[in-house]
Amino acid sequence: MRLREYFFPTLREDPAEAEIPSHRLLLRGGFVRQVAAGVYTFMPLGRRVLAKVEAIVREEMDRQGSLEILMPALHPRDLWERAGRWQEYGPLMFRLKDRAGREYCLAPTHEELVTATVAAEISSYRQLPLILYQIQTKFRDELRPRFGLLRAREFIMKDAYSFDRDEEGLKESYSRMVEAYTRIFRRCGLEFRMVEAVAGEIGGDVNHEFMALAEAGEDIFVSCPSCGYAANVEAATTAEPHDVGPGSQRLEEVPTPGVFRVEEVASLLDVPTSQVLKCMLYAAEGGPVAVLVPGDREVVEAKLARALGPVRLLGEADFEAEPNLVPGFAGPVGLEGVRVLADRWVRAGRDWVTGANRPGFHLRGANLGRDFQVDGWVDVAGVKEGDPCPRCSSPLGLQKAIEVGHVFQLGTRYSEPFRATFTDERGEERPVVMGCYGIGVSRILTAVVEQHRDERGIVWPPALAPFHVVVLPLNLRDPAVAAASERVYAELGREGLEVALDDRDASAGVKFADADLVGFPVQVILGRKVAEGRAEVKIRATGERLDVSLGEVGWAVRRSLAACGLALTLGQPAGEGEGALLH
RNA sequence: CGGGAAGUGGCGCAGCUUGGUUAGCGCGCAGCGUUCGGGACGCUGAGGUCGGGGGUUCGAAUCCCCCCUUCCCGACCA
Repeated sequence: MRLREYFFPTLREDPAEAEIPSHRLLLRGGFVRQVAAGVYTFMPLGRRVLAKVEAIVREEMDRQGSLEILMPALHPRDLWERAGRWQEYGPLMFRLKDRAGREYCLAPTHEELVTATVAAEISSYRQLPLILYQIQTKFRDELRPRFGLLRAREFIMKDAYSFDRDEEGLKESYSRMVEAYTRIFRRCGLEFRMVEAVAGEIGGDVNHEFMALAEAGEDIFVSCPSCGYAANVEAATTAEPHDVGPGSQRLEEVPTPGVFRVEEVASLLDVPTSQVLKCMLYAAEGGPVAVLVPGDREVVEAKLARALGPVRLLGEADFEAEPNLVPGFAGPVGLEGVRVLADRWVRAGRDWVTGANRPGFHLRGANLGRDFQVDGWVDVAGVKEGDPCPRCSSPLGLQKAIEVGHVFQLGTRYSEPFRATFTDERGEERPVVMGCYGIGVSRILTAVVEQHRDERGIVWPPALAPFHVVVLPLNLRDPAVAAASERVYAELGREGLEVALDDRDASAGVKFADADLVGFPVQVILGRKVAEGRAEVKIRATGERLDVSLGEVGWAVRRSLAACGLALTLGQPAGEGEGALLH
């Protein structure tokens, strides 16, 4: 591609709206442009990178025997009513009506449609297993779109769905998808971890997230450096805390007017926040529940919901109806008519400071057994850095990450309502056992750029770079340089490389800056030394420069690409196209 | 949804407090010339409903009201 004829409007300055590095660089490099909050156009360069990711995804999905389909984004309401998700999905779903007033949504995911599709066609165990996937646009009216492609409202997703005869088959399909995902993210050059996760509204039991390590990430996972345990904070747990037994302080009431935040209470009474017993009041099935956690931990609602079913934090209206519940000053001592559940970490403390169930007062010296009882123990508190690993008790670490993939074992959550059944060997009708598997294809660009960049711009892994190599004739008025650049451009193209020729009438500085910003893995620099028959081949990632003769450029470029991880057939020139690339 | 910030040529910004000639600056863009190994220089030039609507005023980018959009923080942790 001759860049004079290409379209990649680079920006010299950072766009005002971009906050995180990947968003800034993708905008500056001319890869994407914003259309509205969380809505983006992929410009030619961005589209090329996206196509590379898609190609990798396809290859690896196909390798596992899954089959590509393409489903629509526009879904009728009744499809979503069948598994109850028209309601459940809530405001996250874009909804619209046609001219006749019929209701539709722009699909945020495709469990319903794919299950309905398969239900209509599957009738025998002989047709199973089956894994279908698509790469398609999803719509989610996010609470807060942000950070460019990271949390977009319209985005590209690869979603796959497996259909098996039984649990055992599901596990086999699941492990195939885990294998595919592992290969995909590796080929994309991502540093990532597979972690235990929570299923959310999709449902199902076993599920894992693929987390790309990144400071800009919105997720946090815990991991154990010694045994490999890893889990999203929403699913993570710890080894059983040490039970320190009851303390010896006398129970006394202390006035704390207007002070109810844990930090404020702790500093007023001069105790660590870990000695404040936080009492959160929730509405749950069967009435209000008080949840106790140490003041230096949060209640993780995802964990609470797993223990109790759907919960809702009590609001003002609830407190008006139940005058014995005092927001801000709630505590387990003398709390009547409420189920009291304590997190396991409450065993690790004593002589608690806690609410007195009386506005403006706290208790100090509260001890379990003597002063209050609990109706049950739960695991709902957030994990903290250094907590003991649930498997081996080593100190856990916390890391920020971008969720790039999520795999679920769904079971029959969708196949039952959609009557996706088959007849087994014994002639019995059974529901298919399903799994679903998602990859944020466009989000991968964000994750990759977050991990592969420097102060000058993007450093694409060669497998994703929009072009493998850029040829930079620094002075096109010099006939020798111009001629050499044409020869090198043609030669590299003949070798099957994706090559860009920067034949723009721009200064050397502009060409260097744009080449670094866009992130071509290799640059061929043709300057004064062309007169002596020499060129420079520079590796973007390392800055390493090879001084080579013009005849050696092809060899040096291939060597450089191989050095930064692109598998090529070295040696003999290949034909046109990408045949030379092995991946 | 709550809080904050911001919308002025393609991009980044100033001007607004204290209303008053043709609304500026840098970058980019076009033409010509000189340059040509890290975002070159000179000259000439084009390009703006000042987010939208309403109001105040002799006069509004500037003051008032309503709306829209974008970005950031938070979204109930007692």
